Amino acid sequence: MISGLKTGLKKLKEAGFKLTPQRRVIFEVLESSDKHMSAEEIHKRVKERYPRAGLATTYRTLDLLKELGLVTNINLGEEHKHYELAGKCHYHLVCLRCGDVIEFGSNFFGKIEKGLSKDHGFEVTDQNVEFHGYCSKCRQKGEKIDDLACGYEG
Amino acid sequence: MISGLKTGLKKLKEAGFKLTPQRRVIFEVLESSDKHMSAEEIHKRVKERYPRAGLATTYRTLDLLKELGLVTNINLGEEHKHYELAGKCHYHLVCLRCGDVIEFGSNFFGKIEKGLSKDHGFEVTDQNVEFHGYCSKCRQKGEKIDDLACGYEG
DNA sequence: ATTTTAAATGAGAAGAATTCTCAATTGGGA
DNA sequence: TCCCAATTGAGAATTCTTCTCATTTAAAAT
Repeated sequence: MISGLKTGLKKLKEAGFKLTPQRRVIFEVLESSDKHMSAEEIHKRVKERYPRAGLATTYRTLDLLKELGLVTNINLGEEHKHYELAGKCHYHLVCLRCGDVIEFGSNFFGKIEKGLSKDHGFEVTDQNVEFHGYCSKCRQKGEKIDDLACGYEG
Repeated sequence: MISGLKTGLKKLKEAGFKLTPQRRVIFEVLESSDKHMSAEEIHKRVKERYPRAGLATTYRTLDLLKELGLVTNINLGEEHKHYELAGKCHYHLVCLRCGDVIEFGSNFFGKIEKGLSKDHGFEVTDQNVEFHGYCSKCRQKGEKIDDLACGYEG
């Protein structure tokens, strides 16, 4: 994980931003959940801890945290933007039929990341990997699983 | 690429949907562009070829094509949903500061895909891989590029 | 070719999500 | 403690997406 509470807030401050209670709480909410949440969901939880928090602040803070690389947002399936702490390195299987999202871990990507740094001068802070397709429940019998989209050989 | 015009429309038809001019045109528009577009951009181009097309139809068709696995949507950076033909196997570097998206190719993923089929019974039709971080222009001097988020070894 | 019928469409209203505005508040340096 | 730019809350405004429903149409049946 890229940042615990202390590390994250420290980074905020180092970048010249104020440490407001709202920002603390939003960060805490993100930390306390192990799954991605919509802005609305995050705001709901923020208000439980800090009732006078405004929705706009949640949006503003999420944007700010995203720009600082502390938070990442993904957009799986039909739903709206979801946010989570950056650096969690989740990989998602998104079913196009039922919308189910299966998470899985992988350690294939470190090598690629380092290559990116070299080839493009790009500093990776987070990654979002989605495989779209059909889950076992939704797959129709007779569909060949070998019939994959990309011709890559790996 | 998963589907040329013929293949794609054939799949639509096989699934029991009608082959309307609108759907043809939307498919053509997606085919004729090599980059992902917002629904609004797609609709604009559709109307150039078929002026009385309605926006709702564009949305409906994009959803339909997505469910059929013919179109994929991604959400890079701040902007709204973008669509493109599925199976293009693009990989994106998204700069959190300037929003630039650098595309790159890779052939590391075929192996993973096949593993997914085996382990999860998941049939992959398309993939979206994003690495978030800072591009070479936006990286500040002194930032260590080795300080990557994930501890994976590859 | 004509008929038939459910699917698809266009137009604009409706609904959601996100951003903006601005007066009031506040964190944190001086 | 004082000060001031940064931040906030509230709700308006904007933008994106979906819905409604009367009309049109693809394509199967005749």
